[in-house]
Amino acid sequence: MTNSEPAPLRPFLARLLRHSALDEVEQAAIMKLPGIVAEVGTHRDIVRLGDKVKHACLVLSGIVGRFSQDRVGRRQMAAIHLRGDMADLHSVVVPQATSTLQALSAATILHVPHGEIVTLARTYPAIADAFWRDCVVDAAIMAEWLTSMSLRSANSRTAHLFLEVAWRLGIAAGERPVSYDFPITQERLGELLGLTGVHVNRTLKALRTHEVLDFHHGKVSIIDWEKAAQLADFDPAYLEAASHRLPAGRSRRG
Amino acid sequence: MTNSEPAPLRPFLARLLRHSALDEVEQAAIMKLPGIVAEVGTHRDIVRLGDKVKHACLVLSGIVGRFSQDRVGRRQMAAIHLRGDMADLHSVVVPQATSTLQALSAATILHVPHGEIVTLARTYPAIADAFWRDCVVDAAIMAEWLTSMSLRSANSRTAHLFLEVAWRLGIAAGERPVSYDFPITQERLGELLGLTGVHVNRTLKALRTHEVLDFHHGKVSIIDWEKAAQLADFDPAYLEAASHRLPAGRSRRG
DNA sequence: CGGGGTCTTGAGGTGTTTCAACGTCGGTGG
DNA sequence: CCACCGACGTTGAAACACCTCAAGACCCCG
Repeated sequence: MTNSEPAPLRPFLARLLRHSALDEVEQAAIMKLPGIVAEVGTHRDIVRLGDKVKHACLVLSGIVGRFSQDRVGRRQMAAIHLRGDMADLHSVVVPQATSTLQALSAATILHVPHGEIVTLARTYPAIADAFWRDCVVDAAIMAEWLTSMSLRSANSRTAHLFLEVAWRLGIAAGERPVSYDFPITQERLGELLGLTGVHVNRTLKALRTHEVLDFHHGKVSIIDWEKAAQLADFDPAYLEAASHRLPAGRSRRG
Repeated sequence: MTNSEPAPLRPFLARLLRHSALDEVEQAAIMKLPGIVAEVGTHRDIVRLGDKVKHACLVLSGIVGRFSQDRVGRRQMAAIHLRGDMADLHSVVVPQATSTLQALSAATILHVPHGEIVTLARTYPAIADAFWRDCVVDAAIMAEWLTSMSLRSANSRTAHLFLEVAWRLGIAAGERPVSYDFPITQERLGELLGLTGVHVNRTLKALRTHEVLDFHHGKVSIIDWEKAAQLADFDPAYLEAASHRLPAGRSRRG
């Protein structure tokens, strides 16, 4: 079965186009990428640490996390992938997984063969650049997380995560109040934020009390974007630096 | 001036060859990369946040750090680059810097024009892959740092850093005691580790007392590699996953 | 011989963890 | 239809790792 959905690659192409200029031929080539669709249940591993994979995983729906684990079993997520993200595009050049990929909610995955991706990159240099750039953008996000971990408090860090996800989902700016589905437990939020489940709970309560944002029943509502952005010291520059259509001088939000 | 040193690109090529197979023609092409050599003093910025750069920075000597900063001025390093590392190879595809690059010690930098790098990548697909792979390896290191920040204690984290650097310098395994130059202040070590300078001091004292390792006058000595590796939960798999000459089934150290 | 940067040590404060108990909700079987 | 159960959420109290502030020692360089 190659592509049961109508146009599963559309969101992936959209993501690429956010940072890379591709002409119509190149876009058409991306849209023709074949793959196998798989439904993955919550908390199911998609790729395990050390696996040698032959496919990259495109997230069609749901939330996918990449994490590592220590001896005791405590986990820390290094990345989160949403609809349209190729969660392990990097596996094309490093097939042996250095971390585990897991579905944080029920998810739909399109497994795209490395061979097809390589062929595309070889044929169209602009696509090769786009893939490379995609990995670099993910790295920039991870660098921001690293900063977050050490420099921001639990409250600030939590707000920052929710703002980042809102931004990446494309539902930021302008229209308020912003809200979106984020079906994940507090325990797992803790693994994203480097906090215990218990403290995540206290943190969410504080953010709700101060009318910054609200997280309930797998739904995030950003009550006051300005207040949240200030608390989180959120500057989307790291998400937008690769934007090729960016109108030049733009950084701190107004 | 193009290349005053005898063979400044040799260590960079060596780094690429650790993870990518390149034939003689490709290797020769890398060695011919032109660039401008610059001496950079301690604590001098090489690239500033937001800069649009046209060159990538190859570290010929010294230590270079990539960091971000919050409003208060506290800093967190997201990466460290040693001799042979192209510190911002990613700038080829994302020229606008999302973090600052600074010399942590006196350093020598070779500025390589993006144009030359792109030409090479376009001409030799294997080189394009190698560059992409290089960025992915750096990302894997950053992911490990992220894990370190949240899962490991100050002692463990510090040991982990010194082991990683030893490994990356290629002076690991077998011969003990291992020692190498690492000319950096405790304050700046704190920015690498996400600790205050004061606590770095206490941490180093503890590690010295327990005869794990020693850091004095810009020199690291790993007194007991096994003990250090155990304390740090250090597994070099994340550094070796991309190794194309790896003898297959290898992960946890014995 | 003074001075600035770095290292060292102490005492007290704070954010987060740990442990533990209890509440709530949705599902499942009697 | 109610009793039960497990997963998840909520709250409290105490412990702990690390931070902050502060003072003094060391040491190289001018």
